[in-house]
Amino acid sequence: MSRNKTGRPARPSVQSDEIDLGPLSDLIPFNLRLAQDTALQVFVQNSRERNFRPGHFAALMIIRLNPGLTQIQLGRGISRDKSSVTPLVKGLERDGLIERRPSTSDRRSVTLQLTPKGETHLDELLVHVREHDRKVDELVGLENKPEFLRLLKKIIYELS
Amino acid sequence: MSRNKTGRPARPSVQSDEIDLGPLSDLIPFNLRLAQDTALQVFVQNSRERNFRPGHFAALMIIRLNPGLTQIQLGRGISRDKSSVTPLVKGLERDGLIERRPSTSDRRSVTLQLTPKGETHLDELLVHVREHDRKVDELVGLENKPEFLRLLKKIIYELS
DNA sequence: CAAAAATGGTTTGAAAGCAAACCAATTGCC
DNA sequence: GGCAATTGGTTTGCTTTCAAACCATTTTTG
Repeated sequence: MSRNKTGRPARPSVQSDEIDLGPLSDLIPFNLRLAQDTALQVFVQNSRERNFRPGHFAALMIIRLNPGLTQIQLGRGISRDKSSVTPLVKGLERDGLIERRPSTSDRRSVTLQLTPKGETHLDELLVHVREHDRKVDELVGLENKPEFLRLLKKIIYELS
Repeated sequence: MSRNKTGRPARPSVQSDEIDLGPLSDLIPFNLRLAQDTALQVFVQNSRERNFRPGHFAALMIIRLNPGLTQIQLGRGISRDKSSVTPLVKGLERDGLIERRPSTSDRRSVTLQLTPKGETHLDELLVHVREHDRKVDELVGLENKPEFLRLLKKIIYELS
């Protein structure tokens, strides 16, 4: 039966498959994690056959938009630590999607740009991403999206 | 300078610290990831001194609410694979926070319950979690929270 | 009822991440 | 100009996670 070591009302032990989430189900951080998990999961699932790697899209996109940027700047763009950027860009370079050239103005740093192969790969990725994105957008609803984004961004930029 | 949000004709290479995110900044999945990252990061940061581990809270909470549940059920509750549950519960057991007993009705499975130490630890955690949660709630705003949660849950339960 | 399928749990291997330590180059400051 | 502090990048070590393979037990089914 229900161990009641602290003076708490008795609770039946679980034999059905019903799991009580209690207050968790109304906590924003908890639901944020689940939603992010789900979205990523679905994306990865659909990516499987086309062998896209999930982390690649944002990176390639930002490199396209900001050619010649450094790894540090890329890290800021995708919100990843510089030590995570190193293996990421090495992978992209190995796959022939980006080029890394030593900066002429600062010998410590490296500049990044897409190769032609990277450009076409990103274009393919974009088709796929837009498809996935459309699904999420539909679920949220066009009329709710701006407010939803506003609140996400509020968390991103103002929580600290 | 080159905050060129719509139809950018020329894209100068980056030398300032301005990084153009282009369409990324309005993609729900991208912002979902950032928001989840931020929230987790802030929580972990504040947890540091009190040596709470981020994954512990939800697990302990669910075990309290569903004493005697199995690892599979716990996994469903926190939305983690069973192979992630194994090291998690071993850690909790090692720390003396939960007890694992072989199920009497099914010799394959294990039942989980909090120890008295686990109960008090969870109570302490709860204080901390509620504090963090209040911050997020304030940011989102009481009037927006139900709708925000509704959309998160829609993504969680209906995206597939 | 026996064989096949499904289920609970562990192990192993791989992928992402962060943090901290480190090196080389650059910038700031007296 | 020279020394200290900062910055860009890499490496290493740790944590969290999933997937797949596997074992033992339980359930299903022919």
